[in-house]
Amino acid sequence: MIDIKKIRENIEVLENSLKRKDQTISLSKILKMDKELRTITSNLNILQSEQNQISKEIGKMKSQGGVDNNLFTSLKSLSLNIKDLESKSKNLSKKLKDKMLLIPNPPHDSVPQGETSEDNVVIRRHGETKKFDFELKDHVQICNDMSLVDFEGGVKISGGGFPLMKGKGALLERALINFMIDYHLKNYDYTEYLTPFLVNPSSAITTSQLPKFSEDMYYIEKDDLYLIPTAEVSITNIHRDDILDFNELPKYYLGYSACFRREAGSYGKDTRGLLRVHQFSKVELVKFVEPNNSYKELENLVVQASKILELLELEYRVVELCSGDLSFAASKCYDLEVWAPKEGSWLEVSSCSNFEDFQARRGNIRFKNKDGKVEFVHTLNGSGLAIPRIFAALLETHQNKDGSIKIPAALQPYMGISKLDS
RNA sequence: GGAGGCGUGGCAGAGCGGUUGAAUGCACUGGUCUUGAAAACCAGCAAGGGUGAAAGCCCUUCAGAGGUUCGAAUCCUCUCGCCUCCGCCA
Repeated sequence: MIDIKKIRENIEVLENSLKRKDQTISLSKILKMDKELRTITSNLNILQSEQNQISKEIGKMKSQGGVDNNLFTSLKSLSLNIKDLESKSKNLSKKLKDKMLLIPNPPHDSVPQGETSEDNVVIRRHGETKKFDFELKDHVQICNDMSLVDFEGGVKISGGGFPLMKGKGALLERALINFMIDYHLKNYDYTEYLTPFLVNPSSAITTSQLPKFSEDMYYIEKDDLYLIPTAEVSITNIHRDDILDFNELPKYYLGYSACFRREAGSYGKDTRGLLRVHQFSKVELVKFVEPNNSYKELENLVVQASKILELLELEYRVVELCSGDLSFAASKCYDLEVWAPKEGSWLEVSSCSNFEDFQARRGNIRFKNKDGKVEFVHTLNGSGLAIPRIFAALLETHQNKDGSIKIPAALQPYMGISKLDS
């Protein structure tokens, strides 16, 4: 959520900034509602003050003897006025909040101007494009040939987009998860969590899946719970409504989860094999930091996440998202994309974002600074990383002429083997 | 799922329908004392909103949402959470 004070102070600057992300944004209605609400509130406060004062007097009078009963009849109308204004104020402030929840986070000034992913900027590229002297198989063929994934089985059990991992395939998935978690735990100061996969609406509001993107999530109506599309949701909400102390910051959290996405409306492209699925595994990195440090922390996050790709000996690039491609909640975001040689395309395997205080405001996540003042923290997160696309890129990149797959050295302790044979 | 109990400030724990944002203790911060520390003593110590240059002043908040009342932490209803007992179950 953006700060309503910023709208009051300089609506134009903010609006222009927001338009870099979404042309259709307008704040004038919000400003008007805010003004109206403040008028109501200040009138209400005057009446409440009057009522409080008289109530105190009555208390005194009662303890000293009698109270004139006529006083109560005249107070009745004051009381009714207050109730009327209270309900007006409540209604309006709810409407205002609902509107505020639909306003995205403005992009940081450093974010390149652009409208679509075409305008994103490649920041760096790691690894030489590998040359192959044989006909490559794509990851689907490899999975089928080696019985790593039973796609039809998944369809039978659940439907399309729910891959059934089998044998060495299941092992590889597990190995990747453990390798990633262990790497981040060993090399950085993360605390591991294993969170609930179902969350309540308040949690989904904090991280901005709600109210705007409810269609993207699986929803359990009976219990009013949502399946998480990423562990970001549950991990970020660990500190909802908390006031942390400045010396507790930064907090670095990490967690594996299954991620559930309805992917409504994204039929067609990318649907083959493991590239776009309804359920997948992911290790997520989340940071709670002091505002001054958040952009430095973002750069670190990108480095941390990309180290995994280097250890898996995969070619990748870092892409800075342009203003128009930035997600609703992010101020700035880098994507990591891994090269899949047979697919012939870059697969997004991580988004590393700084949300500044946007999520913190929605979830009321604050800290007490050195001067004892309460401020909102900045939150960041990045995938570290999404498993199925890594799985696919790994199979395609490390395939040998004889059909076997090399297991990168870093992963071998988790697999117990140095290559996959058919 | 059934029966009962309970939800108050960072924690513990009082609280009569009326001068209670809330006793008291602990923790925390500052001061006095001390060579230093501890102890002791003194003082301060919730968040949000409005207004103001600031000091301040006003309002809201005692799990959450409604209700009764001139007035609710206190009474009523519902929801959520925790605890105990019973049932079911990985």
